[in-house]
Amino acid sequence: MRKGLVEYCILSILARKEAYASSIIEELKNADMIVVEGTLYPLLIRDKNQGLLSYRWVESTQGPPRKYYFITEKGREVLGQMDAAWTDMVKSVEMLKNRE
Amino acid sequence: MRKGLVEYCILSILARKEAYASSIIEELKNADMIVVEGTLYPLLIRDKNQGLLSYRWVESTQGPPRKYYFITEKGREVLGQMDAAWTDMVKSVEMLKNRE
DNA sequence: TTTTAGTACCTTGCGGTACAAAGTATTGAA
DNA sequence: TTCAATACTTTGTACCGCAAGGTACTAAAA
Repeated sequence: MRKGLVEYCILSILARKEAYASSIIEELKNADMIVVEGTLYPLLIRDKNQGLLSYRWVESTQGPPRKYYFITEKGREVLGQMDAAWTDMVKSVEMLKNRE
Repeated sequence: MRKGLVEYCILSILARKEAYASSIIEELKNADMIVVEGTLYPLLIRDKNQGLLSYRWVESTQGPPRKYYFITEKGREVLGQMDAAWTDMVKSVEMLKNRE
């Protein structure tokens, strides 16, 4: 029951502030949404190739440098559509559940 | 953004009253949720094999007989779990969206 | 200086869901 | 008996998310 949901959540997170993979996973975990690296990395790369995200390297005080991803203008547009789709979907399900 | 969602909706519909495939598709369409035959039939069969659904043949006044599916006790249990999972998921997404 | 531990990024293969498209079967009307 | 409408079924495909394993960089310990 999660198809496309992760991408929506990623864009939502990055719409607020830039972040690197591990920190995104951490934030998702805080919302009780478990996502693993093997899911996240390909997704970030795909969204970057589609122009929804971009990134910059940032040195870390401990460990290797980090890829900080941030959302693009195009990414915000797509996120807006996803917001609408999400709202519609929730509405549809509630409609089905509450139909008498 | 729909994985497992259709199954949840089917069980919700059949929890209220028995129905056959075409009528289920119609009801989903009324809730702005498009599902095609190629999705629905295998799903009904799968759920029947898992004991969540059962069916009976009903003669139709126009056209071939229909398989009327209805939910089983086990199906209601699973539906209850899906309700909980759905609520949790909506809560998680709202939490991510509204953080700050 | 070499090894080890920790952090971060990436790739490959798999399973499952939903879709598209084509096929089979039954009924009743032309 | 042929055609249209209805209903059920099957096959192949695409894509998402997961599991598992691999590469690379840094710093501290041996």
